Amino acid sequence: MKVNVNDAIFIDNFDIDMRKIMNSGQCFRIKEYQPNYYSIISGNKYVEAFQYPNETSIYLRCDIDNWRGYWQNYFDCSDESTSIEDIYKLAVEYGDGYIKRCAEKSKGMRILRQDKFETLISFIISQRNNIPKITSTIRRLSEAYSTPLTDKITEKTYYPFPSAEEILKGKETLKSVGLGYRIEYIVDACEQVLSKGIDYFDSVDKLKEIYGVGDKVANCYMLFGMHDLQAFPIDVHIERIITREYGGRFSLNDTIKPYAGVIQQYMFYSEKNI
DNA sequence: GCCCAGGAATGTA
DNA sequence: TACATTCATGGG
Repeated sequence: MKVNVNDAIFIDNFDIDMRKIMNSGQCFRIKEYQPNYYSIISGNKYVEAFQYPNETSIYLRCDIDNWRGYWQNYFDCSDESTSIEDIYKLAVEYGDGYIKRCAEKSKGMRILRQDKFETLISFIISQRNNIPKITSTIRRLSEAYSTPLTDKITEKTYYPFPSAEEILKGKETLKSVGLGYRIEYIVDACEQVLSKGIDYFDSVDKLKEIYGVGDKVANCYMLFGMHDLQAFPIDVHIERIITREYGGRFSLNDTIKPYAGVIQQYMFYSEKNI
């Protein structure tokens, strides 16, 4: 189960591949800072992980309280719902040939339960953008607008994702972050989150009340922020797959339809990683 | 200089 | 509903 190894927790009863998750496009603040060593910033939290190649287990440098209080949920390792291990088997068994291949290539992928506000802003930034630039823009935004913290275990200083208040407080200088035309989208998102509360935004329709949030960003939020596994974000890559593999018409059978979002991640990861 | 990037808003018919 | 245009920025 979970064993303390010095200052790390050993997590070995879940199927998890840090490198695939890092390269899955669902998150933008996981970094492999040296081979097999990963730093992870999520919201205002920081943790480091180690994973031997070709292992399904990881070492996570945090205490049991931080595991139970945050990272267990972040990695979706609480067993209160259908597990990704079960969904993986369903995809391989009940998916068509293409989905089966995507799933097998993506074994170890998990749908993270990410900080909601960070997810919202990150995917607003993602529109008509590329992943390296999304990553650097989020880093610049964090460095300019949040107060740095120091992780107790690793003693590393990091910049949390800024709050809506922090962003609005300095909105005049947002131009220097390189957000481009998305500045007004982000300002509106911050203002609406402050006035309505982040938990107001629990559906695609409510999310689309935010200026600059459409179907794709809303579905990313539902999948990666709300962990709504039936959300199915359609971007240019998924669109290309639907055209190429399915002749323009795509649907899932009733067995795996509730987990369309997981299938989407399998497809997206496979498409972008050979 | 040109082209593209995990889209969305706006205008037109 | 369907389609075209435009939007700011940085990297190749």
